[in-house]
Amino acid sequence: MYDKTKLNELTRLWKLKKDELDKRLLDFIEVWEKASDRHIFPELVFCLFTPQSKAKTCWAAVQTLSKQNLLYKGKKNRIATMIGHLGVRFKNNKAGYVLEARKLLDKSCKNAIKRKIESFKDILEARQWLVKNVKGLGYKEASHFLRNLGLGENLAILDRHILKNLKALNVIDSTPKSLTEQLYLDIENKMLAFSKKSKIPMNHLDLLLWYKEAGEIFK
DNA sequence: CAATGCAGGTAAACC
DNA sequence: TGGTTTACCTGCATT
Repeated sequence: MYDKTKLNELTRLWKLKKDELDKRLLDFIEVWEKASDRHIFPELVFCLFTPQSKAKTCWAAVQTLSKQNLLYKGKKNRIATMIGHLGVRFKNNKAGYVLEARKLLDKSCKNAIKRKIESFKDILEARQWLVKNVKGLGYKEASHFLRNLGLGENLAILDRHILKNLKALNVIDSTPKSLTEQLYLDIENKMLAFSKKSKIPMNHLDLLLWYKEAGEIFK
């Protein structure tokens, strides 16, 4: 089954960091509680930016766009140039995703994105909808987005670091080169089982494993 | 100094 | 049809 030594190690680290993780997760929940689409949209754009780019760079880019009033109004080329200059990779594709994502903001309906997310019977269906309807969001980033809204209790954010750690813990047999939808869901279920067994909640697990890799807790 | 690794992947093309 | 490969793209740290 699971690697016992590594599990003990992880549990020890968790107990050490538990309060800090809870604090961070409260920040996420606060976003959702207070959320209007004005708060949610920047989080969405952040998740559109992060693939293969540095999280901090991406958040700085979102804030810059916001300050310069480009988040909702900027033209594609302007956004691409800006985020590229700030160090976000695949600037042209990602600028395109921002323009596409704006269409989710329905001006005739207040908080259209929030309402949409709330309209599903569970979070998995909400994620499914995001993956199918938001260009640039796959399972990984859709989960990341929902977690950053405080809705990630039952979601796995399967990036290379998490996968590497799941392999080391023997939660999965091998680290896949790429994730199909089915494989993502399979591994997510294995991680859920591990979370239950280890008694470390899913949202804590993600932050904890990430902390282990990066040495700090960001988003 | 050149080469390599790394950054919280995804869409689209390919066979 | 579905699994696999490739384009997207670049600055900065490390070897």
